[in-house]
Amino acid sequence: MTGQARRVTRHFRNSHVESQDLRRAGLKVTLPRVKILEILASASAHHLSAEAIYKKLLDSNEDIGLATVYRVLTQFEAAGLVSRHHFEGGMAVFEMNRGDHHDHVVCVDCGKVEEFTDESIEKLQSAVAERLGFALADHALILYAHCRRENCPSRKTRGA
Amino acid sequence: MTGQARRVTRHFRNSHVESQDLRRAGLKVTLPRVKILEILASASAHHLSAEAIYKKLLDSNEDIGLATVYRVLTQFEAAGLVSRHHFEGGMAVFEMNRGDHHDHVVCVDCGKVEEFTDESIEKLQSAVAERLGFALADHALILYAHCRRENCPSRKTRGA
DNA sequence: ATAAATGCAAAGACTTTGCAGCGGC
DNA sequence: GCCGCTGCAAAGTCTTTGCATTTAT
Repeated sequence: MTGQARRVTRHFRNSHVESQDLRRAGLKVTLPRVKILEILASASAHHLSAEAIYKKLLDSNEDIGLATVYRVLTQFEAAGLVSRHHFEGGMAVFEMNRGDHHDHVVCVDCGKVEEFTDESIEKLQSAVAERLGFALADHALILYAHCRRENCPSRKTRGA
Repeated sequence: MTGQARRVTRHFRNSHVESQDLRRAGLKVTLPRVKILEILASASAHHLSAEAIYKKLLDSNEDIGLATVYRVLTQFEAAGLVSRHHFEGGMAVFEMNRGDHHDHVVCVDCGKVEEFTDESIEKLQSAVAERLGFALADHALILYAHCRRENCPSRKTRGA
């Protein structure tokens, strides 16, 4: 409730960058949109569900409804700002579009997602599509695997 | 509407084979299960949604509920008889497990799905996983493309 | 000031579950 | 005849939509 305008400068700069993204997308610069964009841009986990974003907003004491989160994410997707993935499981997750293409490895034990790119695989995909008489438009490659790491044990059912 | 019991022999043989599949899976051989298995085994499109299977059952004048379709499909999945995919779009589709692994090309214009395999890609996937410190368990590769064919035009929004 | 964006709650799409009756073994 | 399976309908998730109010420009 206090601390209204501290560190105005930095806050302003961040907002400014994101505001431009929104303007470019033809979207009015509103608090919910800026906040959601910030969350997506700074999330440690690159992939967030609508619910997860909603919770983060609540944590920040933002009074933004879940419906708005979905609406905004859909708009962002249409604007090309974010991508929506379904992986296996029915629940959609969203991630910022940073221009760089990449595929995903999902740990079947802890659900952690990592990203990667492999030029050779990319090329082979185009080749396969050609061979089958298709013109490749896009693709989704998800590797399901066990990540053998300390910070990613099977005990943790769902890491945040 | 006519032609009730023609080619009994073949029909019998098919049923028999499928019954064994069910028994092996530890499932009682019931009409709904056999019917659903038949539909999955003989579908021209390899991938069917629960709804699609349900409609086919209705077409065959079988009085089987949608709930049962879902239940049976879930059991089949648990038994390893079928696989469930989500592709992009949230609606699950099911396909028979024929032992052979393959990946998918989905036409973004008409939704038609084709299958393929590519040894080189498979190998590269394992290599990538290794490199990242993962033990590859499974994967999903979906190519989204435009199929330039007469029988697959963009006009048909949803082919059955 | 005005048109667009939001919040709430209600509806929607897909899937699962509870319970009484039917059916395979 | 027994236990499991089915159908129906109701409940559950995740997501979208309608409408009055709020907000950015």
